[in-house]
Amino acid sequence: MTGRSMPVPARRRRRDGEARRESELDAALDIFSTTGLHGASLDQIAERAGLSKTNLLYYFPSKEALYLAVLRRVLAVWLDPLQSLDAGSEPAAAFRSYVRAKLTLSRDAPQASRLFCLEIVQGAPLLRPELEGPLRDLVEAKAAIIRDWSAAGRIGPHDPHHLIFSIWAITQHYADFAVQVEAVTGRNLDDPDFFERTVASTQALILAGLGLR
Amino acid sequence: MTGRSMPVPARRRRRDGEARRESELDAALDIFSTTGLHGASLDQIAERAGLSKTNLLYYFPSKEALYLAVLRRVLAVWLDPLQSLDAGSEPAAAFRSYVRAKLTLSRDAPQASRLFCLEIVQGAPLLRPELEGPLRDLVEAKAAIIRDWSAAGRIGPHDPHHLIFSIWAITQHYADFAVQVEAVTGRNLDDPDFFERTVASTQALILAGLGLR
DNA sequence: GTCTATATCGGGATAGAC
DNA sequence: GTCTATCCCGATATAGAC
Repeated sequence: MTGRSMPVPARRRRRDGEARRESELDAALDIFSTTGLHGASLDQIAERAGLSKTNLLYYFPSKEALYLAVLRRVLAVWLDPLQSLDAGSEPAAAFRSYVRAKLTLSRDAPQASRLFCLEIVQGAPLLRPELEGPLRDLVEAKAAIIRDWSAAGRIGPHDPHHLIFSIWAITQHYADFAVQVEAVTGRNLDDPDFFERTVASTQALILAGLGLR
Repeated sequence: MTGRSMPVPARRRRRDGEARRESELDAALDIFSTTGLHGASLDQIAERAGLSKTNLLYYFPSKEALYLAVLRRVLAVWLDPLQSLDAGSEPAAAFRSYVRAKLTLSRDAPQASRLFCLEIVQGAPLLRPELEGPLRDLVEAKAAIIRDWSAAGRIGPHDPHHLIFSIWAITQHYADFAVQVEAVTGRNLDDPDFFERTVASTQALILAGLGLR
């Protein structure tokens, strides 16, 4: 028992623990998003994270718990941009920046988008409560703002739900269906020129649909 | 060895065989589309198809072969509506009917849409050749038509690829993300009223984007 | 063609030493 | 906290009787 075997200060330990946990979640996101929950093995994830399977199960009680932890982290990031649709904004500018923010996420965090997509397509067995609670509430709040803009004549009439779905669908398509986009166009969002064209094209479509410009 | 044990006429046998195969593929589509390739078990599929697992493996050499057979059948149906974008049509009418056809498919064959989505999101390990071949060619042909319409001033300027992607993304969203749509709106495409509103909303968005009406 | 039985294997999870 | 060894179950696939 020497001084060197004594525990390090608590704050340092916690910071290390959080960094470790983050890197494990990153590895799990990598694997889960390309093979799904059932297609992925703990061995793969552990290898990518640089530890043993047993060790991974020391930090997470089960495979499903790990999956769920990844999923929750994804959802938080994924909904964030919608916050920027603010009642005080100019509608055209607000939609333009929302479209850009979502496409930026599709470019920079495509795996998060894909994992979310996989979960929803399979019926959201684990995420359904989050959809019917927080997500629904957030969408309703933003739909109210859009409805107000419409009532005030600042944008043309358009069902807020369908409008939001359309923006989600288009922007996430470039992450979720990236291989198809690449098969057809030979390009993806990592190409700066293609990215800017995609942003401009989507903004134009949405704004035209709202009767703006 | 009585006459009754003799083989039935070949045509009858083949028709029965095709019906049996179809019902097996239907069952497989059901299961694969809700759990993915790895999440599905042959037992589940066999049970839904009304035969034993052993028997199923008598007709299909392996699980993956069954999966691939389902996938190919899906792709054919899925691309079909795009054929209707014909150079001889009136652009506005052509897009309107294409949007309706795609949303009808999302309503009537949501599982096909979801299976296709699952495969693409995971990188299309089995379907990539089809994407880079037939699908790419079909899209290019239709993009040329759209480009001609644009050059002739019959529709506003819009990148054909992005336009097609947007239509795909929006229309398939209502099948692939149905649980999310339901969580937010409490409705789905099986509701006739909701279906018609979705069609109208999507048509309006696309046509506005093209500068039509 | 359909059944029962079984070989075989991958992978999630646990035990226990260190 | 990390390792080795192992248990155990579900699932694909095959063998062989009928």
